[in-house]
Amino acid sequence: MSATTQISGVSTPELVRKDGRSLRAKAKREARREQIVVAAAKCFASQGYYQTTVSDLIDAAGISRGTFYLYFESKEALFHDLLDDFVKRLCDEITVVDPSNGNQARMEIYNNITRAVDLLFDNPELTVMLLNVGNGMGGQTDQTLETLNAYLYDMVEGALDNGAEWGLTRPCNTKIVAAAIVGSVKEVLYQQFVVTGTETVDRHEVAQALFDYGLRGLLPR
Amino acid sequence: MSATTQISGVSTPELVRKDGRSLRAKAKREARREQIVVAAAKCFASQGYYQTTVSDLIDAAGISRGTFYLYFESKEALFHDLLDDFVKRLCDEITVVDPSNGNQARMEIYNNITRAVDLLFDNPELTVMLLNVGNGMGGQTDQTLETLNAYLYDMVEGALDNGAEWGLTRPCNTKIVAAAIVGSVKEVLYQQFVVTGTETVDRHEVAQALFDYGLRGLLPR
Amino acid sequence: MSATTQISGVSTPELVRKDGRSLRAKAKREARREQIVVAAAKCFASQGYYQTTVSDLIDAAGISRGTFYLYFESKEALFHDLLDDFVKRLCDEITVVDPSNGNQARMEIYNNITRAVDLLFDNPELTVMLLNVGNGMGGQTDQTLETLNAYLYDMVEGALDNGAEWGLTRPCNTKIVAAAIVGSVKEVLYQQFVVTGTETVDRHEVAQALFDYGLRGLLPR
Amino acid sequence: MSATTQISGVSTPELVRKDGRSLRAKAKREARREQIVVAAAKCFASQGYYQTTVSDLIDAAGISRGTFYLYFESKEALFHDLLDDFVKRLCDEITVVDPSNGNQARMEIYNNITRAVDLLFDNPELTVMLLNVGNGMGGQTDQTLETLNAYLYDMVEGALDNGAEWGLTRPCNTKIVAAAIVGSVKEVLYQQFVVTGTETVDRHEVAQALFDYGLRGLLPR
DNA sequence: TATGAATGAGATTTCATTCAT
DNA sequence: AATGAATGAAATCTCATTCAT
Repeated sequence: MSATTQISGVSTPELVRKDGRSLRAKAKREARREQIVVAAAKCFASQGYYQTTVSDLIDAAGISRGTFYLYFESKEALFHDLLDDFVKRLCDEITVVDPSNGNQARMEIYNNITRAVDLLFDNPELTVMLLNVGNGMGGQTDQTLETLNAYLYDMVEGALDNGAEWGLTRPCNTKIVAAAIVGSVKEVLYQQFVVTGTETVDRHEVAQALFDYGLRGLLPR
Repeated sequence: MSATTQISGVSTPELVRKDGRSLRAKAKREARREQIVVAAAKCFASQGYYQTTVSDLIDAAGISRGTFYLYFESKEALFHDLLDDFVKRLCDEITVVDPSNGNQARMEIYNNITRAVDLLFDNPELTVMLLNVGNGMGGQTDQTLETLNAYLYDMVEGALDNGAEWGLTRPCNTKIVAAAIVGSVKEVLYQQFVVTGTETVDRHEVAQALFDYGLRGLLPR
Repeated sequence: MSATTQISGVSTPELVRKDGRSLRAKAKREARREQIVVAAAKCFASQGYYQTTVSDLIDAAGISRGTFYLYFESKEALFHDLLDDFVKRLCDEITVVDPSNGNQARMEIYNNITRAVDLLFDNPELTVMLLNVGNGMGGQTDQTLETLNAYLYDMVEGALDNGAEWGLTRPCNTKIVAAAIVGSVKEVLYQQFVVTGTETVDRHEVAQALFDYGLRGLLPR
Repeated sequence: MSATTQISGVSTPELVRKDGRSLRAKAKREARREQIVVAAAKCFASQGYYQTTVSDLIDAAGISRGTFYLYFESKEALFHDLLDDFVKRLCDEITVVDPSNGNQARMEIYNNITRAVDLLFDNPELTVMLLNVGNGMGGQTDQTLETLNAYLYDMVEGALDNGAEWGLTRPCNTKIVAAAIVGSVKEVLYQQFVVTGTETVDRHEVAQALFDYGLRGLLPR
């Protein structure tokens, strides 16, 4: 079995075998975890956290009760893992915008929106989960959401402040307008994913509309 | 009990007594109901639907378990009642805008926003409840929210269509922009009520900022 | 209803009624609790703590699962309550012995043994429970047992010290002999209750034998 | 088993090799078993039977789950093996006392106590296990304990009967006094091992104190 | 022989709802 | 109308044992 991996004459078959084994085991374990995680995202997205029981999760993943607890400490821990990971990935897509050059800044904002929208459209279940989590989940989940919110608001408020300073945007109540911007994005995505159903509208159109509305408002010309 | 204290002889004493009784009983019943409803709103707002137990509700209302079920069919029914009533009142504050006159239309939109914001600021617990309800509550609650959403979107989409037709607003993807508008409002209010805490910002400032951002976007001048 | 209890003209019917009700309710609640406690003692005595499930307890008490948790926080809490109460009653039966008068001291020791043996014979299930609890139950139970042990050893060691000082007993390694005395009592009772079965031997004979063996050992005359 | 394969004195090298292998294998297997058994004794002694999980056992022994069941049929079987073996060794140390010569009898009793105390002090974990097993373990374990108890009581009761007959001890209720003696020993050891911690008191002092108390009781002179 | 992932029966606990008083 | 004890279905979690590799 491990003979094929042996190249030099002097070898430590056991170690090689062990390594091979543990590598394969690790991959298998990761695959199993992914299987659970994917099934769980579907459940949480369609039924919400509280209405999803561990029975639902194990049925969806096709595993036994015991196996579930082999991979996750609790239903809540799984939920948090799912959310935390996704929030991190989302934050990674959104970068600080340099306001010194107006056109470039606009482009960077547009790219931020596009990248975020892409990630969300690529992970509809996680997106729905994220949009549906309310406050009061308790524990670490509240903190994760707080992290995301803080990150988003920091970004947007920073951009607004800089934009006003450089004359790219009009001065405004930064807090409120930041909320308005974040809210636009959330609700538009929510409509797309939860109400209308995934991918009925082109994602580029969504990104463009958000960009336009935020920048130009509703006024003609 | 105190019926024996009624002395005057207009109408047969029994009927009067009964009427008086049932009237007072009705008022008492209504007061009791209100007592429960007010306490429940606080609970639901602070803990969410699922984490609020019937024990929480009766403790907060200062009534017994049995009494609770004398006034409401179930925990869910109470929640739905609360929400349904509030949604109806909210819808009542938002009226169709006549687009034939630009300035008047703008004023009517502003008034719509102001009246809605007033109602929400006057009922912070209900507002939080409303903003926190996710989908998948099942039963009539989903329908109530659907009703509210449909109403809001009808209003906003109608206004956008009309506005574009009369040249008051630029043409745009109505569905998406409607969602953006609704989302702005929701998130701004959410920040006010859930995150920041009630009434740290003047409600007029909120209404004005929403109005400005929606209409003029972020562009200078 | 409460009219029959009204004697004087000025009365507070509601309060009287409430008092009567709550008194009856309290009694009923206490009866229920006792019902559970008695059944539980039987279960724990015959099967031990770990092999007794909550299902066993509610079957034995003839109550529903929910009712059980209405009266006790957990299986462990019930066990602890049972033990703690019994240990307190047992400690109450054993009093300090005055060594100044030899004959009186002997009588007091005998009375201590008799009272303790009486309590134990009157509560065979609790006695078996007590004799069977091992260490490592965790939490408060360990502490309760520690309390009992400390109390017993204090009593016995004190008596030994005083006895030696007043010439009533021979000097000895107090710690070890105290353990020997406590152990005699425990094992004799264990044989009576667990192995032989309750009440095959007269309780007075047990008390007398313990007294004699402890005092005179095995030597003739 | 291997007897059937051995035919002539001079044997085929392969068979010899096989023998060597199986011998080494047997030794290895025995070593493995010992490794598990030693670790298990520590676990059971410190946490008790029910609170020791198979996970604890394999962690302590440094083996895998599967391997555990290669050596023992079940957790209970391991526990029983451990106890049964120890009980047999303990019984072997305690021999019948010849009462015909008073001084010699006393010496033999003292030697019995000393040998038993030695074995127990040399195996503190097993001693603690033994002292902590309650009844109701079910299956063979109850029987093992019953065997030990029967053996001990037979010995002690026999000695008491003989002692009384030959005038070495006073007549007494044999059953009860036997229990008192056994209990003294148990509790003194329990205090040494479980409460105080191993070996704080010299084992000879323990043996001597037990001997003295049993024989002479507490009376002075 | 050795491994450790997988299993599932069963234990504990919760909580919305009912019902006798 | 009001009460709150009682209910039991259903949820979460544990852990001894099996089995494919």
